[in-house]
Amino acid sequence: MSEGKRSAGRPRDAEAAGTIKAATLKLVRERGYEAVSIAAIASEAGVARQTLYNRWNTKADLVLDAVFEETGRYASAPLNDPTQTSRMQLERFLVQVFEHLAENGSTIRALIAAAQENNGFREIFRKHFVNPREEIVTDLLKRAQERREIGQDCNINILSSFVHGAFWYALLNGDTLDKDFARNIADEIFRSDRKSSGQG
Amino acid sequence: MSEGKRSAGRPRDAEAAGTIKAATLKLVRERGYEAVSIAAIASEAGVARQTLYNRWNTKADLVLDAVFEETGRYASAPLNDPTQTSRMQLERFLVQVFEHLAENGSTIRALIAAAQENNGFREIFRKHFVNPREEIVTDLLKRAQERREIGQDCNINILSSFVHGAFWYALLNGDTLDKDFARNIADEIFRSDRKSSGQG
DNA sequence: TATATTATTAGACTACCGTCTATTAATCCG
DNA sequence: CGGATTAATAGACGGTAGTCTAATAATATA
Repeated sequence: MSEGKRSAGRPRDAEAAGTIKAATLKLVRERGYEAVSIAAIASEAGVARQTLYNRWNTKADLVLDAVFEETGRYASAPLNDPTQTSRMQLERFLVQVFEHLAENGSTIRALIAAAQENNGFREIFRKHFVNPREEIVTDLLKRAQERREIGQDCNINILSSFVHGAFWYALLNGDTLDKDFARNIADEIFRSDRKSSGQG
Repeated sequence: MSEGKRSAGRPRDAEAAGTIKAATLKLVRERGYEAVSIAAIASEAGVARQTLYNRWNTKADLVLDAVFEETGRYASAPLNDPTQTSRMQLERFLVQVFEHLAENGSTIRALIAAAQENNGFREIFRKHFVNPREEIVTDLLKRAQERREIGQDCNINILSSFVHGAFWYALLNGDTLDKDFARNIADEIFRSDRKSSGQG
């Protein structure tokens, strides 16, 4: 269903999307989300503003597409390493996420803000950004449960929302997200006593 | 230092602040944060726009002041009830917060968004909204630790960020915040095994 | 009373978002 | 080739936030 027949009419400029995303990436990295206007991106890309709106609904949709195209890629591969304890896998995942955030944290904050102001974008953001990352942690916790590293009666979804919530909360409140924080989260999730109970 | 000497110049209209906050409260409740403009508030209050900006820096500051004047009041009193388990106190606190959120959740979400787009407001919001609420949970957990309801070696700050993070995360992602969620959070924080370890 | 000082008001101003329109360009199909 | 159709472009448009200015009003002080 991706290309199909190009029924009729002038076709879209095949290069425009790439050019626009490159311009977006460049400007957002240089100046930050808030300081970049749609007009500036269009100008940098050498297209009319409408060409942008033909492809993305809002600035937030465009930036999500341009800056986080690699969604889910950065964390999936190195994580499922059965030779490591789940606690260590979680800590390493969080360190990785926090390093990513040091570069893109302000953009992510802006997108979270945009998601609050725009219902359409909230769903897009959730589907393309939030859910994939949540799944990584949920899967990790499920494996941990299978390996008896946490109790069978633990509520995986709640623990997952503890993990994600903790760093959203820190991110949005301007706290520092460092290795200590990653270790403390992993410690508290995988307390030695957490694996002691029931068999589910 | 509150009134001091009114050195010179025309004094501020003593009633204006109240009138403006009342108008803000009314319109935000009726239409929601995004749909209310500063111009509409000024018009409703019967003052010029500048009179608003003489008192608050941004729409977010005004709304925080108007809608959440009672910050910290709604939850502090009934919470410290030593006849209840700490787990129960936490669950009741969360239920109370979630009920409050059912009414004001969308405004809070808008303010969290505004805090991402405005550094000045982020600090105000943190000081007047986030920190007082965080302290309630931190205090509750400290008392729980004194009463040996959780382990002496638990990291109170991390547990507190689990609790707050969990509902921020749910709130910002449009999840439902119900009694089950409150119970599940309290259950997972106060797992029976969490109190089993070290003496700090 | 006269002066300095501050508040209020109306309205101009810049900058932005997202929509819309009219014109021109590129393609398909008969 | 000649319509039909869709894209790209330039620019107008309405709505909003927050700043700024000029005129007027209210107060303290000399």
